[in-house]
Amino acid sequence: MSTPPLERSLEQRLGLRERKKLKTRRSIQEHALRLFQEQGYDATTVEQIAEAAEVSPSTFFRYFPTKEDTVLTDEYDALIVDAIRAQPPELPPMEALRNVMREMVSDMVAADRKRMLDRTRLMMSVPALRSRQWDQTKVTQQAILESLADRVGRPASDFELQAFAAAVIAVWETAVLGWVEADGKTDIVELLDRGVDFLIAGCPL
Amino acid sequence: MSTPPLERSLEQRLGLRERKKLKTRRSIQEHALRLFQEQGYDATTVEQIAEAAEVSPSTFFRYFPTKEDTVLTDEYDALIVDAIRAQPPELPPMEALRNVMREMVSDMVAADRKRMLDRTRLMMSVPALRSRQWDQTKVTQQAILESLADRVGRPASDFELQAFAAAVIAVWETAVLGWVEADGKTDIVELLDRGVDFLIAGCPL
DNA sequence: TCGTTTTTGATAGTTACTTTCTTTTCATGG
DNA sequence: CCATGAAAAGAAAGTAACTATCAAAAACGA
Repeated sequence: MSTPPLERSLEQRLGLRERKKLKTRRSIQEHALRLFQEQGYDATTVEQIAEAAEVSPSTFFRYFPTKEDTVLTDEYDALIVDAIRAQPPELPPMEALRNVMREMVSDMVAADRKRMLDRTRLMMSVPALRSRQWDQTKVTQQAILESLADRVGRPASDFELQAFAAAVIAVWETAVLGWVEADGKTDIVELLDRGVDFLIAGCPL
Repeated sequence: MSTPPLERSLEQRLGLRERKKLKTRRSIQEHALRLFQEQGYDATTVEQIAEAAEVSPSTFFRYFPTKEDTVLTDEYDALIVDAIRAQPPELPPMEALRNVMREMVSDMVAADRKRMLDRTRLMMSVPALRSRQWDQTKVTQQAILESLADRVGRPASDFELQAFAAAVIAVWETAVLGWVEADGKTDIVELLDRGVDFLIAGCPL
């Protein structure tokens, strides 16, 4: 009799089909980002990306609905929601959010520092990407708003709650922007902290 | 001898060419907005707009670089900068901004209430427009940042100053959104005031 | 290995924009 | 009032991002 292995790597258990899909997706994305760096976003056509990744243009659009989506990401929203839920309930909302943002940003920078810098710079310099990134940030803001509504027991339609979420996102954006403009040499966690403190203090200038 | 008129209307003194250009521009924009309302933004082609306005597609693109630009506007930034300059210097920055936002929003709503509601709704419901609108808002934020830097004598690179501008814009957006979602039935100036008060109070929840 | 399902590729649109060139329309000095 | 130069409009052809459809190929399950 054969003993099934207790644990197999995620990739293995996925089956050939799924593994190939992941590989194709990664390949397209990597080639896209490389080409964008080398020759610029606008100068790079989807056809070139497809050719570099050795797939047909049709396949490219199966994996990424638009060229922009090879650069953008929305994988963090779910993590943020979880992280907010995981904060001790007695913590005031602003402190809970401070912790969450610290966690997220530390993890992201630790995992992917250079890649994140490059990507953010690209997103900020290409108008089409920048615009869509702002829109994506609003999705994050909405996720935070809803988590917070749960937490404090107010409806998501509450104006002050909405202003809170908007202000926190504003500080987050400002910190990330500052970090990128300093080429990643500033401490982004410290910037975040200063931003939160600034809000708590009533935005004194 | 003939006495030249002391004052002529702006349109008249402009000359036939300029007058026609203004008229063409307005016509294109009006037909575009009407068609968007009637059949939706995506379902309306530039060709249709051009035909409705009785110009060639080439001419359409001479007046509006993109289809999106028929909906978007950037005419307010300069007004905001002026309004900030016009505020008494002894006023704290947040109060100066409060006044400016009040003025702007009252004027805009007074002049164009229904049109503004319709346009904002359109911008928020069409992803491509929404994204570009956020980007435009960032331009406004930058204008505010620079005016404020002047006013308080700090560099525009100052992090707290940036956070201030971002937070004020966040409140502005939140108020406008709330106003539109309530179909213009809420008092937008009151929303703005509540937002500013909320910031001053340190975002208490 | 065979039938089924999933993934891929090829092809032919559509539409937003660009470029270039020609034609029309306005302005102006004589 | 007209001839001449300049500005605006139109016409035509091209590019590139998508979309829809359908046939071929690869993986899966038995």
